[in-house]
Amino acid sequence: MVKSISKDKVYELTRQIPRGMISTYSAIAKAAGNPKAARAVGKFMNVNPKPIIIPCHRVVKANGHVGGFKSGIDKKIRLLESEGIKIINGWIQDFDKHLFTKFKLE
DNA sequence: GCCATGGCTAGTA
DNA sequence: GCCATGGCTAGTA
Repeated sequence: MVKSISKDKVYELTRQIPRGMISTYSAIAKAAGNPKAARAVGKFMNVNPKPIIIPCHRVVKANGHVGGFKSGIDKKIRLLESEGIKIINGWIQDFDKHLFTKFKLE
């Protein structure tokens, strides 16, 4: 039996990512208590109950690619660009510079 | 049995 | 671009 992660915690962590920054599915999985649960995090993003409050568009793949988005990748890219993130061919530019990892655990 | 991942490999320029 | 993995979830018994 492996430690499973809480959906609420995943949303709580995602909410901490500030405008102009991004984080990754695996970073959130790790902060939520299971570093290997990246795919589960993606699934939670897919059923995000509060798209405005919870900025799931700021969550991308660990290799710097944008990853998926419920209402279309283009929309995710536009949202990120409107927040100052540069994206070329689906790849986040200056990935390290925008990467947010300082999640607060309560 | 699915998948909004991740990481490794092959194959081109 | 492929496949192994982890964690859901729908749908049957």
